[in-house]
Amino acid sequence: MAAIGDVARLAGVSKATASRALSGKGHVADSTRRRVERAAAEIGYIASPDAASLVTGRTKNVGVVIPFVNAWFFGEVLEGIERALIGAGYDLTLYNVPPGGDARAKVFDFFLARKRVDAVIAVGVDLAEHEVAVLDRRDKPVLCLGGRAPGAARLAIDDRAAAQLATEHLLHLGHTRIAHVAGSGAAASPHSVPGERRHGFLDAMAAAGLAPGGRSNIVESAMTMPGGYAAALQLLGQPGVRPTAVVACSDEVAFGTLRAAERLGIDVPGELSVIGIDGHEYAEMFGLTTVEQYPEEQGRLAVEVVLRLIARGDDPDPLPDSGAPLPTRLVVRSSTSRPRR
Amino acid sequence: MAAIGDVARLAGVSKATASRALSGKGHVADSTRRRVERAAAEIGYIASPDAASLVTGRTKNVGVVIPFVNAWFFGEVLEGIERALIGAGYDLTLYNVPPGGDARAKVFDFFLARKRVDAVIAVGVDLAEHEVAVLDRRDKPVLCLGGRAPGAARLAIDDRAAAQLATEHLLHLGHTRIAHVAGSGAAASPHSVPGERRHGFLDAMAAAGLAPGGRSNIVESAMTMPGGYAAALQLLGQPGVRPTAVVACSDEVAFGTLRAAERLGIDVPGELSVIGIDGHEYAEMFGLTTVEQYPEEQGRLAVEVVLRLIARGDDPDPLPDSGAPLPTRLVVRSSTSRPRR
DNA sequence: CTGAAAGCGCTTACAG
DNA sequence: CTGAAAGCGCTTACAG
Repeated sequence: MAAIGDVARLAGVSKATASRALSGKGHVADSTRRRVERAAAEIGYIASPDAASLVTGRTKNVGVVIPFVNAWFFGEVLEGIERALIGAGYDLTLYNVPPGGDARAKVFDFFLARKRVDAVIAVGVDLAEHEVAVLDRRDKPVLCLGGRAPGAARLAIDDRAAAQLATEHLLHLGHTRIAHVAGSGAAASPHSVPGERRHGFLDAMAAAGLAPGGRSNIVESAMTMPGGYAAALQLLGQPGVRPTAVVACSDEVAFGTLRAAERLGIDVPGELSVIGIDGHEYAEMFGLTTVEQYPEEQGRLAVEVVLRLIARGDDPDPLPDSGAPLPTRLVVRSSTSRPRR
Repeated sequence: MAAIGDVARLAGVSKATASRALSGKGHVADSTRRRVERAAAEIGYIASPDAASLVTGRTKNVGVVIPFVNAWFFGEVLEGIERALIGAGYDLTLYNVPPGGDARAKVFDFFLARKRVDAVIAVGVDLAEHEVAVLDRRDKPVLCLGGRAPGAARLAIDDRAAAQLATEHLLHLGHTRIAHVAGSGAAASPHSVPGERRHGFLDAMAAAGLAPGGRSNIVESAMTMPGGYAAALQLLGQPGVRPTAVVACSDEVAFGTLRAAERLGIDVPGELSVIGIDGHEYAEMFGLTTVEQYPEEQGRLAVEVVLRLIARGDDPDPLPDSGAPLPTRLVVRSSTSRPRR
C-alpha cells in the first residue's frame, strides 16, 4: 500500500519533510505542507501506526481491563472510555477478565507485558502487586476506576458514603426495620464495592442507634436482577416480622427485589420501600429511588487522566488519587415512602 | 526493554536463530531452542508485536465494529468474540459506532484505514459499499455478524423465521388477536433486524388467514425495556378490543410489555400471552417464552471464521455465507398459554 | 525550512 | 541447523 515514500515522491520532497508536514511536528513551509497534504490525500495515504510506534515508543493505544462487558455499569464505563479515546485519536484494546477466570494471567503475563498499549485502565478490578509490576517495568501508567492497585492512580465514587446516604434516606422517612441485600462477597471482602456498600449501610444503622444487624437483615446475592430476585424472595417470604424497607446493593438488585415483592403481593412503597445504588438507565421506568453515579462520564474522565499520565512521562506529578470521590446524587422516585403506621 | 538482541547474546546465538527458536518457525536444534527459551525467560523477553507486524504484515489484532456495548445481545457477542480472540493470541480493538453518530466516518476513514487490524468483525451494522472498499483495498477481510455488507462474509440467524416461529406458537395455542411490538424502523427498513422480524410476524399471520394487520396491531418502539413498556402501555391501554397475545421484537421489549401489563392489571398469561425473541439471560426469571439465539456462541464462531479468512490470504475460497442460518430455538415458559375463552 | 542517514525491533530470504 | 544482511515504514537528530 501507499507508504510515506510515495507521498514524498509525488510531492517532490524527502520522506523526512513529508513526515514533518503530515505530523505537524517540526517546521515546514506552508506551501510545502499543502503540497504534501494534497499528495497524501490523492493516494489515500495514512501513516502506519505500527511503524510510527516503533520509533516513537508510543502506540496511541490504551488497554482496558474489565471484568464484565455485559453489566450495565461496566458497559456504560466502556462506552464512555471508547468515545473519549476515539476522540483523542487513540485505539482501545479490550481485555475482558472475568473474576475467577483463567484469562487473567494470560492477559497480564502476555498481552499486557508486550508493548502494545501506552497505558492501562482497569475498571472495577483490584490488581495484585505483581500485575502492576509488569506494567511499571514497561513504564505503562495504570489507572484504576473503582478498584485498587498498589501505587496506581485511582478514580472512584465513595461507595460507603453512597450506601450510607441511601440508608439515611430510609431512616429519615421513618423506617427502622431496614434490610440490606448485599452483593456477594460483601462480608468477606470489606474493601470490595459490595463490602464498602455493606459498611455504609451498617454505619448509617449504627448512627441511628439501630441494631447493627444480626445476620438476619443482611443477605448476599449476585449483583444482578435475578440475583436480587432470588435473595429478596427469601428475605421477604419468611414468615414473621418483615422489613419495611430494603437497601439494595445495586439498581439491578433493586429491580429484582421489586419483582420479588410483586410476586409476593407486597405493595411498593405501601408495604415496602426499596432503594438502589447506581442510576441504572431503567431506574426511571421502575420508579426506583436510587443514589446515582455516572459511569459513562467516569469513563470519559478516566481517559482524560490516563492521557495526562501518558503525556507527563517520568515527571513526578502528583497522582490524581488525591482528588475527591466522583460525584453521586440521591434521586427520589416512587419506590420509597414513609412506612405505613 | 529487553529486545531480541539481548536474548540472542545471552543464548550465544544470532538474532535470526533466536527469532526462529521463539516463534517456532524454521528449523532450530532442540538444544538451541531450549537455550534461547531459557534466556528469554530469564530476562522476561516478549517480542514487540509492532516490530513483528511491520515485517510480517500481520498485526494479530482484529477490529470489532459494534453499535452498542451496553445492550444484552451486543454485550454477549462482544464477550464471545473477546474470549475467542484472546484464546487465539489475538488482540481486540473496539470501535463502538452508535447509529447516527459522527464516530462512524472517523472510524472507517481513519482508524480502520490504517493497518492496525488484520480483519474486521462488524456486529449488527450494515456497511456501505465505500466502507467495505476501504478495507478491501487493504486486503482486510470483513465478516458481518447480523448485518450485511456488499461482498462480505456473513453470519446470522434467520430473523424472519424466528419471528414467524414465535407467532406460530401463539397461533397454535389458539390466539387470533395477536399484536406485534416491532423495533423502530421495522416498516421503513425491511432488511433490518426489526424489519425482518416484522415480516416474519406478517408471514405467519397471513398464512393463518388472519388480516395481515391494519396498522393497529403493529406498533414500533425502541428495542429496550423502557421502549417496550411505553409501546405496550399504548397498545394495551386503548379502550376497545384488546389483543390476547403480543409478539415482542426482542426479549427486552417483552420485559417492558410484561411490566406494562402488570401496571394495567392485565394478567399474564390469563388475559395476555407474551413471547419474545433472543433468549436474554433474564428471560427465565420473567418466565418469558422466547425464541432463543446464542450470541456468545455467535461471537466465538465469528472469530473462527474471521481467523480462517485471514489465514487463507487471497485464495478464492467459498465464503462462509453459504452456510445455514445460525441456530435458534423456541423455549416455552409461563408467559404464554391458550387464550381464555 | 529541508534532506540524507540512522535506527526503532523484529523476520525472512539467501548462503553456507 | 545457523548467521549476516536486508528491509518492513516510519521519525528524529544532525547538518546545512
